[in-house]
Amino acid sequence: MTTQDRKERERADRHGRIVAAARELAEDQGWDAVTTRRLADRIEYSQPVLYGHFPGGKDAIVAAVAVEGFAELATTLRAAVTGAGPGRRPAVAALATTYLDFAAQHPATYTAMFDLAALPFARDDTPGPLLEGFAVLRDTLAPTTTGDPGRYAELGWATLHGLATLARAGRLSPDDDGERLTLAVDLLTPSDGP
Amino acid sequence: MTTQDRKERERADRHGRIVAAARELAEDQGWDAVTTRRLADRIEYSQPVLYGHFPGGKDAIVAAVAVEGFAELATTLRAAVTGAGPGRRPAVAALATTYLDFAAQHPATYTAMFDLAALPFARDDTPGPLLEGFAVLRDTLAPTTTGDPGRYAELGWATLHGLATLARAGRLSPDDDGERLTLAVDLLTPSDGP
DNA sequence: GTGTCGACTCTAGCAGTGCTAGAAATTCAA
DNA sequence: TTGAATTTCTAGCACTGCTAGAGTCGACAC
Repeated sequence: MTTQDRKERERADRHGRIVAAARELAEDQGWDAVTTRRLADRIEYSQPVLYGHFPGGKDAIVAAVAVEGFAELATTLRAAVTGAGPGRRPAVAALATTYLDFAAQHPATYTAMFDLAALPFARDDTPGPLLEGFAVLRDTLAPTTTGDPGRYAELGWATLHGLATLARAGRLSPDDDGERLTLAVDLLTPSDGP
Repeated sequence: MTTQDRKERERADRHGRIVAAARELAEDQGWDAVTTRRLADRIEYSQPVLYGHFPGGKDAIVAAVAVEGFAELATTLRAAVTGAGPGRRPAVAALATTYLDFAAQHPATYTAMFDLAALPFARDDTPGPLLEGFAVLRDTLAPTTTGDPGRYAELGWATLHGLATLARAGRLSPDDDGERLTLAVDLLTPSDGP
């Protein structure tokens, strides 16, 4: 146990607290309310300390929130699909339900993941949680008997993403969620359909 | 022809030039580059003049760009569907192609329409172009033999919106556009499918 | 042509924002 | 304890959206 160890531990702790503060503040009051000064106040340091942890500035903090969101989403999706009943349709239904629930329960995090953070995608430097999340989508959505699994996963993802974002913006009729989800699952599992 | 007439004409002209300047600047350099000072420079007035036209400030300017975008989208979609071959599938294919083309050709306008502007939706004060656009979606996407047309339109819309936004963010594989679109149309027209 | 008044535009300034430089404070090892 | 290294802070910059009130302009009456 050296002084250096403690310092690194404290530094990592503070790093995590910045990300957590950003995420909480965004979920509570929206991303417009997340300013470097408010974050600094929340962790009880002065504002320039943030840049020691995130040299990219505020954008880097938002990206960290997004990566954290992707990690949680991947874990949650994997658990849901694993716990679904046998066969493809229950897995797709569980995936869709869980995805939309995640977006609805964490609107600001979802916004960071898809609208605010400039994260590399499908590249060598793509963060692991993004790869993991897409892998769950591909494994679950791709039919075993037809075409390109990646393409199928992309289309399924687009459908879920579209549903999540339009619902968040209040642009879908609110009383129809269950039936619309059922219809979506029907369309995404045509060989198992009604 | 009175002095008042000319003034109203000039005022309307300036109103339109503000919206056009915002839209051009956003498409050229992104919405972060659209500031009230830059807009004012572009129309050759001082900055507070903007507030005489748009008392809501910058947000109201963005909303005006969005409403303009919805009007164009509705017109373009209606023309595409009207010009499609007979039957549902060609109409859905034309709709999908046109929708995604619009989003790809006008990324900043599309962002204003769906991410930035707080426009009322499905309410008495919903601007006409939004209603018109959704009507084209519903008329085209709703099958004539099954369930709730509104629900079907919403799901189709979500699919297209998801494809548009994920493509814009570079999150779909770029070489697969045509085949992914074909797959999307297949899924949205199951009774006409391949 | 001159003067007045109302409408319109402008300058100036405010609070707030992200970020940086260098001073000040703290920590740590000898 | 001292001095050096590290860390945190204060102060300030350019920029942003917005507002108040001064300044300018145009229209109209005389």
